[in-house]
Amino acid sequence: MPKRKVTSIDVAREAGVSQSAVSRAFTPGASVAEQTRERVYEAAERLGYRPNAIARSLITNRSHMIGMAVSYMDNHFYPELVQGISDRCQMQGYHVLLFTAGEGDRADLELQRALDYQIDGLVLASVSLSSEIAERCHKAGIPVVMVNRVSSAPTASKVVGANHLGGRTIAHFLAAGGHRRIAYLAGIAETSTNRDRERGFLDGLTERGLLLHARAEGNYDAEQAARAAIALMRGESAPDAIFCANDHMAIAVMDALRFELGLDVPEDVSIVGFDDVGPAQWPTYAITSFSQSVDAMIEATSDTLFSAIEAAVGGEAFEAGSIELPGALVVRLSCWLPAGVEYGSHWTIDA
Amino acid sequence: MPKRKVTSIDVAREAGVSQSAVSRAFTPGASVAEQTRERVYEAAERLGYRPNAIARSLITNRSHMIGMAVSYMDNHFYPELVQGISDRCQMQGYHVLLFTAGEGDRADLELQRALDYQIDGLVLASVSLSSEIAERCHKAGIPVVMVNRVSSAPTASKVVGANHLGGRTIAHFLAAGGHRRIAYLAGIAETSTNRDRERGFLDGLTERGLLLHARAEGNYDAEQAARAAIALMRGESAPDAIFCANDHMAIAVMDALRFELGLDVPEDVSIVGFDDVGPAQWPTYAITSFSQSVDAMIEATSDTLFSAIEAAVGGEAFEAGSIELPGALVVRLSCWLPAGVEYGSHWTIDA
DNA sequence: GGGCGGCTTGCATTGGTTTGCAATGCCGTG
DNA sequence: CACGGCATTGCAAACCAATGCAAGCCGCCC
Repeated sequence: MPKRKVTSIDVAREAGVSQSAVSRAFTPGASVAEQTRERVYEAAERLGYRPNAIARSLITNRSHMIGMAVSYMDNHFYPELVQGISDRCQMQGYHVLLFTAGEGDRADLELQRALDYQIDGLVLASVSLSSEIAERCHKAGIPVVMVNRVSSAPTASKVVGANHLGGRTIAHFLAAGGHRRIAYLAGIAETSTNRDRERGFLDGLTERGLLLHARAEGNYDAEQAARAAIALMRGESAPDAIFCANDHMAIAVMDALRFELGLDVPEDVSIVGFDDVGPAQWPTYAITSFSQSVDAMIEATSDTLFSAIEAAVGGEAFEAGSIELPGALVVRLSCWLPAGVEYGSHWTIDA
Repeated sequence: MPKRKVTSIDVAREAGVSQSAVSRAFTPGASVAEQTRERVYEAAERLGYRPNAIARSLITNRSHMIGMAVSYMDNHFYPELVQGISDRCQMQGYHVLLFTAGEGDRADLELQRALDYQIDGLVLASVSLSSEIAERCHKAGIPVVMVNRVSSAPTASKVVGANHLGGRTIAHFLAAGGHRRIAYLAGIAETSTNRDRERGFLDGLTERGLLLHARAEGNYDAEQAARAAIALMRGESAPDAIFCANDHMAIAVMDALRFELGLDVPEDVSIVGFDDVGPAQWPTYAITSFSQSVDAMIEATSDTLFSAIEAAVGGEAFEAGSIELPGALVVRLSCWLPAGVEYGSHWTIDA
């Protein structure tokens, strides 16, 4: 049952050529006569031969594997990202080796494992990078791209949405809509996404002469967000708008307010989210959300990654760049609209 | 910048031992004196050495990578599955190499690539397997587990939900609830999931002395499902219940009926789904759905896979088993309830 | 004191491929 | 006819770690 593997040597024998000829026949751009290549292909077909990618990697020093670490798949944003990156990789002949790392020590351990596999590049989707690992990657010449959530590792490239602008835009939008008691439902405190969105939001409020009315912590978790929002609305002075640091929480919040407190959105309170994920667009929710195009992120991430790999292969040092993608506030029905603004339109501060 | 990689030989030199000693120090269970192991570890630490998984795979014939092919991440069922399988794999020291294959030729091509990587096992999540690939895997001694959607490949193991029973249960449940004009919204016709659910459904209706009132095709696609449902409801004799072949479609249908036709669910029409994915449980939808536990599926799949790999390593032929996981109809508010049945309870035919 | 067994260790080979170098054959040109 | 140039091919040395085998060491017992 456990059949011996067919190797290039077997094919060489079958085709009556040398092993190197077989290798060359399977290497695009190598010097082989068309005729021999065909003979080799036929022999390979007969024997069921396929080149062994592992052996190939060993000698070429390129595994054609991209490590991708992702923390939580619950938030629909990540599956989209994973699929997109994987598709892009496959088009380029790369494949994604997946690391479902939580936070903290285990993540570090897993990332170390990723390096053991001689990956050609590493994508971190909202996974924070310990400086030790960053250093290791850099030393090993492995490009790292952090997407969405970033840390201060100087050797890693970064792709982020317009978090600060998004927060700021939302503040202006809510102010323009007539809200006066505006609350912020925070994500995980130490993440760059939360930090930037919150700062932008506060800056925006200040520009409009408003103060933050209340703040609660949702930690990017549906359950916690729901609890926190309920507490907010039951408090002394309920907010008239809640900006949730991402859609994942915004959805949970809307459900909780509607079904546990019997409130109407936006009549009783406006809800704004961030990310513009699929479910936020469903008519039931119709959440006004700052849209960061997942497609754009996928594209920027893979482009950065591939050009860094290109550079690394060429022996050059790659510049760890930083890309901030544009975004836009998509107006939907989850909040009071400023006069003249319509459902489905994009709203900007200058408008 | 492109630093030369540190190899076991470098470490050996640094620690004053032979290369084999280094290898053994990093191989659990190998014969090394505790003292040498420590010396090796220290030297490795100083040099930043980590064993090269690629080189290791080449000689051990085990890559510790599991290929996982998945078609569409839109349906929330799959991200959950991917994450679960990946977590399980990592616990066992395996890692998931991802293949985002669509249907058809490209999928075949990608699966071929998977084999090139010398994966130790292959998980197909709702990807149909061409008999040619199945044959190749079998010859190469690579265990294949098809999960959720299966095809008739005799050499592949299968893990499925109780699709027939689920369909049948739903038929009985709708009949018990007083529905008389019951429609079926089909998934992709040639899939095993659709086939079994539909057969079970028809069998159940027959047992209750009912005929299928209408049938439409949603192809497991949100947009198509919405269109089809609207057409159904606008038709001559609108159904009083629609069984959607999965929750992904059920959600799209509910949104379309509510927001495009202004209908109430369940007052105007009952909706039942299948899978019991996260969003189906959100109070806005509260879809009555036949629950197949993703966790159970993850567990069954990884257990099957790992024992097959175990067997393959031991040189034994592994039996391609077939597991059908139990499920239960979770009653929620998206349909008329039979007397005495409560929200949140599980309903079975014998009840 | 000799011999035997058990634990460590090093040597050398192995795994499947890529690739630099040299050899071959062929064609055209002077 | 000789020779340069080119395309094709084979040889053999990598790549890095695992492992069978034999050698070395030590301790113990008779």
